[in-house]
Amino acid sequence: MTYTPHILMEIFDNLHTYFGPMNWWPGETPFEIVIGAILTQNTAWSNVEKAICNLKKNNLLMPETMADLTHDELAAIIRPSGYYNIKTKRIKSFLSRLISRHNGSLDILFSLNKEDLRYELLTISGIGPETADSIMLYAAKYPIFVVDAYTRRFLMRHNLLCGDEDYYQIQEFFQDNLAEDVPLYNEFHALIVNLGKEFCRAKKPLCHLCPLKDVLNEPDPDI
DNA sequence: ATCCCGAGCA
DNA sequence: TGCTCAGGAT
Repeated sequence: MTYTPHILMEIFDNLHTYFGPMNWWPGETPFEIVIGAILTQNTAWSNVEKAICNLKKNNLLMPETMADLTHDELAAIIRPSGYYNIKTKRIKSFLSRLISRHNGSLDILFSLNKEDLRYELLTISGIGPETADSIMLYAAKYPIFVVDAYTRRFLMRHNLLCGDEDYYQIQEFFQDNLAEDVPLYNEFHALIVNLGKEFCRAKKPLCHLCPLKDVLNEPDPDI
């Protein structure tokens, strides 16, 4: 796939100008971000907030404390986030890995290098590519670009994908064409999510009103 | 391809 | 009432 130089930065600048700073996970603790990353899988953030609020009210945002809860106790507390039985298992599988192999310390877990941390996260049941990368970017502060369904959809519509690229090819597209910049990756992913919700929607997208309507990639001449 | 699930919104 | 949502496992 060919594309015009710096098109990603043009896209970013347009989105940032239109939406302003997204402020995702500002000033939250790394542990809260990890739990939030699991809770928000295929779930509206407003529902995750309720679950996080419950955890805070009960002073449960600590690895050992949360790990001591029974399945049913934890499930009841995170219930507003939906998928509560599955997410309880996922949180528990993360906690048991953190406690058994990293002394219950996120600082120790996050002291792994990029590749080792990614592998460590991906081998936890319930943490897939997007959740692993969200944790790496937003909690561990590694320059890792987070790819999701919104990202794929808007790249498709702007002729920046063929359609058969996998998660890591899309991630490399961003990382190879942008500076390694944690705040940039943080903001860019958040802006793409907003774009996907408000304009680049699955059904009846609002292309005529889109902040990216003038940023279009040329069709690939090789085909 | 199907299941997991509550909350908000048209 | 029906649909979607900061996905992943089976």
